[in-house]
Amino acid sequence: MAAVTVDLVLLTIRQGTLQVLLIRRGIEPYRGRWALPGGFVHDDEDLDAAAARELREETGVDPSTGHFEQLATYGTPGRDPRGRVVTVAYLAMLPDLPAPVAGSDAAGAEWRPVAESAGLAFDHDRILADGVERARAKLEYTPLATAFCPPEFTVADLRGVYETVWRTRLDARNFHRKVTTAEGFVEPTGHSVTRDRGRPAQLFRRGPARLLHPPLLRPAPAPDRSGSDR
Amino acid sequence: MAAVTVDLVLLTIRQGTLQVLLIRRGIEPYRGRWALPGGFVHDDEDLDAAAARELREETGVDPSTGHFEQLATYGTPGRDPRGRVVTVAYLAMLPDLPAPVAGSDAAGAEWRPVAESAGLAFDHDRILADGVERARAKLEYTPLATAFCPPEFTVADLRGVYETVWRTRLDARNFHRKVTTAEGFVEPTGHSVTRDRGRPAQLFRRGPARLLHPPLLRPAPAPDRSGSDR
DNA sequence: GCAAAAGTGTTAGAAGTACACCCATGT
DNA sequence: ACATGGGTGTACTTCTAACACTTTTGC
Repeated sequence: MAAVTVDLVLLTIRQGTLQVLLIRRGIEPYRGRWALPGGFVHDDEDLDAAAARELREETGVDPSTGHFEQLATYGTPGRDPRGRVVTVAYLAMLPDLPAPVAGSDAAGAEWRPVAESAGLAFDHDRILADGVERARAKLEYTPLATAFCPPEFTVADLRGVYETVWRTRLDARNFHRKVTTAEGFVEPTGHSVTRDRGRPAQLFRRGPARLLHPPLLRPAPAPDRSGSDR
Repeated sequence: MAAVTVDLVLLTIRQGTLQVLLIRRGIEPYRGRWALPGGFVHDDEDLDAAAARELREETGVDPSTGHFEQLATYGTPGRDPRGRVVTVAYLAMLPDLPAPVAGSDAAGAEWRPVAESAGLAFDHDRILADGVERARAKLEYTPLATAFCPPEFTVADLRGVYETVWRTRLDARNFHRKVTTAEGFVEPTGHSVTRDRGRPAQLFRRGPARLLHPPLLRPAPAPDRSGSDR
């Protein structure tokens, strides 16, 4: 027997950086440290439902707003000093929420840059790293980058998602062609916006495709020998 | 609180078909039905360790023989009529074991074709389907097809893995080129074998690469109104 | 006008596809 | 000799990478 919890890796892009929602712990263990939001799975509750409930409680958003999927499960004995706790981690990719974290019981919840998030409670560093790596990989062969965007977005917005998550620069012109010609990736809304300076950009919404064929490969990592799959 | 178990999706290729190791249940619930092997996680045991232990118990093989990874976790209330059971499923891709399932307490264990495995106990149909889909996807962008092969294998053996798992035909000549030129996928051993008729084939072993860059994409699924493109 | 961002055209090279053809073996 | 599977060569197409160039805005 073990306690079962769900932990959430909620990713978004704010101010040009990849950010994760963290909670500052008010109680022991790890009091005062940052941790991923999460909580116990109720007695008669499905795992997905528990994760979706936590998401609503922490951010006030519905899981359908962005993308939401099970990430992995962590149950090493001793990962929680209070006893045997198995946690099922979920990954969400969300747009930058216009409303502040609303109606949440997460008084201490805050979006924090992933790059500055080392030192989390429990084994949350590892869970966060796994979540970020999953998100990076999924941008390659799915159109999920749109999950980080509001309902209407420009090609430049979408490119910004790739550049931020992958920490790369992409050629704006080739990217534009790739995205607009890949069937089902994005659909023009007919509207356009001017941002700052420059020619107005067309607005797009998500298309129906769930896979990118062919994928949009990130630059090959340095000659690879140590795997990072799971 | 919930009981935590591990369930195994052990895949291999025998007689030209994708097969999965199943157990015939001797007790209620689902008595007499086929099920995935699995068991309880011990009190002071890591999830991965529990899965590896089950693998050894069921097949006598070490996890390092093939490929072994966490698949997903299933915890819908009512999935086990005896009470709340959360199961962490693992996926293994194994070579056709030359020795019969040895030293196992799995008297009723049997390799069965995946295609004829509908009607499993609990939610194991779904877990099996998820495992097969994961294996299919991983063949695209990792060199894990070699996990289905013995330590030394021919290019034709490897092609057989892809054809069996994907249920496609691949062009033998282009496949040969792709595999032998992809860096780190396979390494020649210097040996060769004659199988049946025809010119002897070179033998290869696994290379060090963990990822295929660029991937080996399976033929795009048929034009499917609801999903992918192309 | 000038800077800046959006978007199109063009070209060279890399990779995928199709298939002709030669190689080495068992029968 | 000939069937069979192993392996190479080659033309053709598609995708990617690099970058010149035009369009449309704010200042």
